[in-house]
Amino acid sequence: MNYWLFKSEPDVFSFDDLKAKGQKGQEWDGVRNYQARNNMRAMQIGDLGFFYHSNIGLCAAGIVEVCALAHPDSTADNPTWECVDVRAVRDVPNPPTLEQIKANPKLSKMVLVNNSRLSVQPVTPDEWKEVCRMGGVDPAP
DNA sequence: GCCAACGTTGGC
DNA sequence: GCCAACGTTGGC
Repeated sequence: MNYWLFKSEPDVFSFDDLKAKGQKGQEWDGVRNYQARNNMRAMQIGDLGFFYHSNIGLCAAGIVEVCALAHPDSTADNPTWECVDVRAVRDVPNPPTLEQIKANPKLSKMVLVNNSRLSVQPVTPDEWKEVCRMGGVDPAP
């Protein structure tokens, strides 16, 4: 089981939008960055991730689960671009903000803090537990 | 809206 | 294979 963080601008596609997709979830399309794609290729069914709202909100707004392995991105004209499907599994009662995450010494190594431009990021188990604790959500939904 | 950081492109 | 130019992302 691995942990991840998915970034999205909520005025384009928010955690509520993903919830509206239900159990079937949604293809995480539009990624055109090799590092982000490689992270998605490494994902397994049942892996968990934070749904992070970038630009507006700047917080870990929800918990998602990988529900389909990497496959060609239906919005890409080049099959080199792949993506997984994710579905919403849990709300985060008190979504930790970027400010709070930056202020937490336990999270100083987080990719979100050190490479903010990567749109699909790995999260370590310790970071996962800590952000869940801050958000008031069960780390093992 | 600005700008820093980063990734990609293309000329040499 | 280097590096300058350019485009994009994302926090502020």
